[in-house]
Amino acid sequence: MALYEKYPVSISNSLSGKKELFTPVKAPFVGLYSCGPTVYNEVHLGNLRTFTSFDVVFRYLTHIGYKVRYVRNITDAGHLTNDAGVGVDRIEESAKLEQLEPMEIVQKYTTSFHDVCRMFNILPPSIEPTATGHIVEQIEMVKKILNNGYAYEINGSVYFDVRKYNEKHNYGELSGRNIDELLEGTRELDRQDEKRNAIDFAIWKAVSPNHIQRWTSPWGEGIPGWHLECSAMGTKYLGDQFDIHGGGMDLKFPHHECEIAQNVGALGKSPVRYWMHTNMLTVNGEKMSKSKGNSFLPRELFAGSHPLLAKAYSPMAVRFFMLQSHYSSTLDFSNEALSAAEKGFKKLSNALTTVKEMNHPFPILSKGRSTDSELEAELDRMVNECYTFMSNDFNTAKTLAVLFEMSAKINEFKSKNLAIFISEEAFNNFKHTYISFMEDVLGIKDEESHNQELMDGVINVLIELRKKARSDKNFALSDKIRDELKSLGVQLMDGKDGEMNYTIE
RNA sequence: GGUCUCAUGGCCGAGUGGCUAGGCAGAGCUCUGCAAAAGCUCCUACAGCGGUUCGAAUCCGCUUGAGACCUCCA
Repeated sequence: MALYEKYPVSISNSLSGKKELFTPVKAPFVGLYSCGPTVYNEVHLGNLRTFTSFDVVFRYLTHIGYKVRYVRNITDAGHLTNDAGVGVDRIEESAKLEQLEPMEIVQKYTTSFHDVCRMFNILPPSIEPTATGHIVEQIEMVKKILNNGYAYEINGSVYFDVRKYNEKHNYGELSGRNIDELLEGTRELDRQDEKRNAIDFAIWKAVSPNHIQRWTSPWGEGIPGWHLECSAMGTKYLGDQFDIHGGGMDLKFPHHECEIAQNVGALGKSPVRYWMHTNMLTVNGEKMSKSKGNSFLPRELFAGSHPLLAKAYSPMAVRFFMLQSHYSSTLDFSNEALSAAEKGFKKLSNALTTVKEMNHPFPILSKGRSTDSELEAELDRMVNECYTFMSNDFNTAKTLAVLFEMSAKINEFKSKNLAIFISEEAFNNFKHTYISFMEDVLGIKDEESHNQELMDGVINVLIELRKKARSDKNFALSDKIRDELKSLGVQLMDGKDGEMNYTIE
């Protein structure tokens, strides 16, 4: 029996507003799509929270036996800041600002995005398609929507006719909006617009002759509408209807709403069965966003070089910090919270190192001790909880709570010199669950330290000297060695048997 | 203005009607030459006011406060 059958997954579906049992269209295959970045500048920490959340979804579904195809796009083309056509193209704007070709901007920030993902241990998706690589597919989709009568062409642009669409379908089903209210609530009606209704959105947009990024289409030269790429690429790689589509809450409307309309308009089918939306990272209770000036970049975080940051934080501490809350809740950033997370992360990380070196204590068992069935049951309970909590809408917070319990057990086993009376199977199951949930599912890895071997060697020399000093009862010297290493960030720890370990901050 | 969320112990945070989540900080103890690490113990909260229920942090109503979306946004 596959793990996903033993621990069935449930997901909070934004479409229904309820938590639902997850049943893929075609198990064991799962199609997962999440909206990636627009590569016109660097991603900030808030963006990263969403990518981390879906990274864990991808990791967990894979871990329990699903064959997941994870598609996360790169938006590298025509992305106007609004649908009316009076906005600016972000990439074009950056290109002018930095005096680079649009594709240079795209390359630069795609590379930077990948670097950041690597640092945060965010796995590459199965497919990472770009908008510019799928212009043909997007044009085809526009044609279909036009043929089905849900769009109209005017001055070389094509707009989705929301009112027409809503006659037969339900525009607003995802975000809970009412089309009449949307029509009424539209602001700035005074501006002359070529759209029939203010809520219509561009699926193809004619551009002025001085616009650098442009493609030829049946309607003239232009760029695809910004909601269109996800529809086209999701359909291409995952099919007319796939399992999970995710993104930040702020994409729910209009982006995802429009995506549904486009798919239904073109193919007559709602594209996604389970919509997942991650909540925002906040700073002092307010959404982190560039326009508010309260956002910071990953590299500023690692360097501690931002007014909001009291010090530098490591990528894994930040990843752990994010996983301590549920993806659907807002998470408030603060230095206090992050410092606390740093320590918690270290605790789990230490236990991970410890358990990797631990092996089942056969000698004790072979002396005829019977197994401790109570302890075995407790370990088994923890193993089970890791799965049930993750299967319950990817509750990383509860899973971490169990991992802390497990780490306490690991330390206990160590301090008792492995004098635990459990079967080899029970121990290995426990050990492997801890390791795999830490590393494979939550993606928490040991921090890499540079020149590890050299450090090891140098510190070991000092450890030998200190051992000698201690055996000579020269505590003044032994303390001096320890204290001075400590001031450099190296903590020595004496074991019972005279052995010494160390950790580096 | 419309739509919708959220309010939990010193701090961060989980919680989907009944059984003290967890982390950080703090206090005490054990181990240790002294530390560190680790273990054990203590710290039992759910914005306010009503209601439903044998029982509510959890459901309903009102009040107060915070936020999100309605423009680009993860």
